[in-house]
Amino acid sequence: MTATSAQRPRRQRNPRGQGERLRDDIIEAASRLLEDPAAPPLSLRSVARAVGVAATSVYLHFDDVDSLARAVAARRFAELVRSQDEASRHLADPCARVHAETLAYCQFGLAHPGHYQVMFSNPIPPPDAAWEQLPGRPAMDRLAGSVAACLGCPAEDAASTRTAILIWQQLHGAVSLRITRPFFPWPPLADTVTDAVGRLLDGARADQQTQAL
Amino acid sequence: MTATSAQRPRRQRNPRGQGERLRDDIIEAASRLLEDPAAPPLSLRSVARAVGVAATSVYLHFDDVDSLARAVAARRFAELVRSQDEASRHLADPCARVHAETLAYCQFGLAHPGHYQVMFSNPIPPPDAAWEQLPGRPAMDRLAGSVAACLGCPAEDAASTRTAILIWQQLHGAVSLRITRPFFPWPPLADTVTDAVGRLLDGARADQQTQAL
DNA sequence: TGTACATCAGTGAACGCGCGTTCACTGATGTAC
DNA sequence: TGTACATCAGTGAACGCGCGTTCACTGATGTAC
Repeated sequence: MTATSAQRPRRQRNPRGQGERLRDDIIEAASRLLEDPAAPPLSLRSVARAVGVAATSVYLHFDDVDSLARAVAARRFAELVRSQDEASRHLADPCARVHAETLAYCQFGLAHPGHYQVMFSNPIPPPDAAWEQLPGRPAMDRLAGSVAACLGCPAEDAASTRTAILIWQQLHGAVSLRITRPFFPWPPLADTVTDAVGRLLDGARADQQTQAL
Repeated sequence: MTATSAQRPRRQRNPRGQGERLRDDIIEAASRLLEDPAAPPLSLRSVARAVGVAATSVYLHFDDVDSLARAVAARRFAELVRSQDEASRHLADPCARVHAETLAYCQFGLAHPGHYQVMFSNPIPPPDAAWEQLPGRPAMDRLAGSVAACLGCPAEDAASTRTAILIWQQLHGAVSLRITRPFFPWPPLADTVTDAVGRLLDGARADQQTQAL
């Protein structure tokens, strides 16, 4: 036996031209570290350790820990949209789609509470970013489109966008309160979502009838 | 002139029997440091510096930084309840009271975004705490009572409690999304709150009618 | 076919900093006798 | 009225730790000539 020189699992160097694979590994390692909502704040060194790489190697792909967190958030937002697609793919009725997608949203958030917090935590948007370029925008647009279809409005309709915002607020509140108040006697998730979304859609329909008179 | 020995603003020692006043000063200093939602995480040393006291003195009143944060949250929850009281004190109609109180909730949250985040951040509940002893419980009970009055239900009514939960989720989502997504083109706050709360209450009324048949 | 050079994909030691935590100490003010 | 002692409300130096960041370096693989 030689001396115990193999202290930590050492990653082996990528072949030439494959340097970008480390970037991927770093994002996935950071993602794993952020899974636990009570985890200590992400650090460059902790993620480097998790990847099995020198601390300085993280700099080859990320300026700082915030831009890494942003990359994690972007990836998880894409996953959220995919899981919403999957939940409603087989449904034809546009309002049934809204219900399926909103439930999928909440289930995703509660299945990945740490990631959900990163997706909606504060320093994520760089100070000069407009909303348009933020991760999460596609998810919001998607919700707005589904709501418009359910209400029979054009996609950019102001009233249906407003309802989509109310629904988004509802979903976000439901998810983040359940994450941070796990001891509260919450009613079953699916019931609450169906009920709340139903009431918010009904309100929009009532407004439509009033307008039509 | 003597040497510049007065480096930092030095607090003067409390008189005998008044030691608890330091506890108060620490909470208020921590509160000030937490006002900014983008502030770095609270540390014992930073709060000691802000008070003008040795780092070790914080230990005289708090076990660690989390229990200090919990004390800040408790104080701000009390303030939130007071501001809701004030908003509805002059109103007789129970549903007008719900609208005034929910708006006051959101205005409080947006006026104190850093504190709002502390009030609803994760490590606040000690692991063994039941919901009953948590700060924020009185605020929720208060909302449930107002909603019950508006719907003409007894205070512990299941349907009105459920509606109160939906409203709480809505308010929390509205506040925390506006804090973390300041660039989104949000509609005016008061409109949104009135609209959303109105729709959620209408849904409860519709359920009541269905039940009554 | 050789060989000098460039590039890629990282490494490893070192730095200064702020942090939580420990420990023994201080100095003013009460209180018992 | 004195004085020894206890208590209160803190202080200050020291520690070891993990962190972000810098800097020069390494060693394998490709490429020009």
